[in-house]
Amino acid sequence: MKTGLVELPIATDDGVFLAHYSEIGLAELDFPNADGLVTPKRSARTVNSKPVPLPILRWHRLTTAALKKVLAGRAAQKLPPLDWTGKTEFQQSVWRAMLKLAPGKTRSYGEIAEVVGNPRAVRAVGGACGANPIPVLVPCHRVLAANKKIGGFSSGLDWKRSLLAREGVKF
DNA sequence: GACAGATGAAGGA
DNA sequence: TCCTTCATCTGTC
Repeated sequence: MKTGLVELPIATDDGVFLAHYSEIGLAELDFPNADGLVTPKRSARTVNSKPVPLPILRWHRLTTAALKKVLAGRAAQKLPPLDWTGKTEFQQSVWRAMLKLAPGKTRSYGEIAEVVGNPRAVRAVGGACGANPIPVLVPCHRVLAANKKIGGFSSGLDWKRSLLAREGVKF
């Protein structure tokens, strides 16, 4: 049983991100748009009027630190628990595989498909990347198409290019 | 059950 | 090279 989400903003040099937490962990991360404002992908119930539970405050500190590290092109040392309830086993496998990618390291959709044990499910990997609710921390930007082509990115290719450039990736 | 998709590989110009 | 076509697999409606 999942209760409402708690939304907490994360101010960075790139704008204000919005983290959504459930009682399980970090459930979603929204990117700022070109104006530095958050553009939520879906509506979430805000309970900011209530006191934020202590565990969520701890997770938020971890999320903030991790996000700033990744935006600086470095590895997120410690992540809060991630809430992937309601997601399929296949999607979770794809995201776990992406979590193992170090900054500056990239894989193709085909290589990720191999890691999850289904080398021909390359298109499905693309679909799972697009369904990733926690971009940046789950580094779907490190997954490129074959031949180092940029591929796609749900939050905008500009973000993908920018994040990869910070990690020193050439494509 | 049909369709779409952030792919990849092969073949032709 | 570049473009087109097709095979493949999964998620969503």
